[in-house]
Amino acid sequence: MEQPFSFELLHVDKHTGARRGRFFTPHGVIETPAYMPVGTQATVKAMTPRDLDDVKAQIILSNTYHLYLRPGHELVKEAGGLHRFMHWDKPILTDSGGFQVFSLAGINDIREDGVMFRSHIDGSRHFFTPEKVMEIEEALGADIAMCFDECADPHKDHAYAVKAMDRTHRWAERCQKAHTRPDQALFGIVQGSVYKDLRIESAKTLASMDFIGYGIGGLSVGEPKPVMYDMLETIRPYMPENKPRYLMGVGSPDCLLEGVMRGIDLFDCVLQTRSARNGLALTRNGRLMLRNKTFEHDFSPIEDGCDCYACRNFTRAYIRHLIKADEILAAQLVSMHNLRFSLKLMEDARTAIENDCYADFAAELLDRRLF
RNA sequence: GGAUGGGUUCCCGAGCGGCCAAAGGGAGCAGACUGUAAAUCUGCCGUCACAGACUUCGAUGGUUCGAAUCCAUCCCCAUCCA
Repeated sequence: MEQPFSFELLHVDKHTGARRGRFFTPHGVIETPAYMPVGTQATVKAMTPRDLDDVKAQIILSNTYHLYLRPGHELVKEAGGLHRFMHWDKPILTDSGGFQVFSLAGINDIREDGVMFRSHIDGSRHFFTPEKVMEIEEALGADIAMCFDECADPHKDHAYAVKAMDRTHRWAERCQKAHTRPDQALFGIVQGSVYKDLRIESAKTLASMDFIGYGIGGLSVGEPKPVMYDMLETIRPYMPENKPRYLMGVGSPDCLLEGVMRGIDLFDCVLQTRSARNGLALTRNGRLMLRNKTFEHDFSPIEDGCDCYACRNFTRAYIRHLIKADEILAAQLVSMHNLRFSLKLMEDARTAIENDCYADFAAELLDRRLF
């Protein structure tokens, strides 16, 4: 029987590290580099699956931590898995909850065996181990499952970063051992905080474990952007060529471009949808605070030339009105636009890579200070 | 005509002699947002030559060192009675 997962590296840009690839999953092909909209609670906020199709999303991300707490992974399993539950038949990736351990730190106790944490919903106590997380992710049934990792605070010292990284590696082994579904790819996660030696060690260690793909975690969590780019450069030579590389939690338009340049194949980011709900639109001429008075009489679309539903049919003045009137449609329309904007950016990046002109493509856009 | 309760900065609404340019909310204006505890959060919000000054609490006049706060008259509003 044919392998359910495979990654084809189609082309590498002649002048940068940008890679053009194709990742095959049981629910379809993902053309890379790709941006994944985030649907934490089994829904990309304000977007129906039909809308997601419309903006040409190839894959979405969902979250183990949230779905375990509510409605419970058993219920999702009973519904026939996450795809059926949320009516999305294209690929899904589930994050492991490792990031939540980090972002909810202070109320958590991290031990060798796993993490004790309290629910943000009702304060109840729960314990996540790599084995437990694998059980949950298999119940959810996404195409790609992430290992349970520890996303260390970049402000912590080298000694702590070592501890967190080593623990992440041991957890990765346990995840690998506990993971059984052949129709689900398990990705390891490179950690190592902001320390080059650790990033290299982590990349090497995980590469030797032969995962189907690799997440790069613990970045864009407070450290300056140049540091993040530096980390990406640092690990690039140590990452397996023929496996997808996923930069977790990134990014903003500029980070997407910079990441692709450094060989990243997959991204996810909440910025597009969260900002949309707060009235911030992304365009190739920079960010637009649609709530602002300047748009009161602006009857042009959010972005000229954009093929999204919002831009094809509505004006900035109208959307500003919806935002000010606190209407739900504002969140829907701007989310559609921001997602389409990011997805289109990746589409164009793929074409640029194929034509070996990614450097110019990215430079021209970065000059405009997109974000 | 009589009784009672009211008129506060764009709106609602606290304040009832100094600590009041005046609580709080709304509206308005601006900013933040990167593996989503976010349709959230933050700042500004009388004017100006702005560590100070000036104008403001229905109107006018008065009491007082000092009034949005007390008194008088007047003008409005609400409810009730005739």
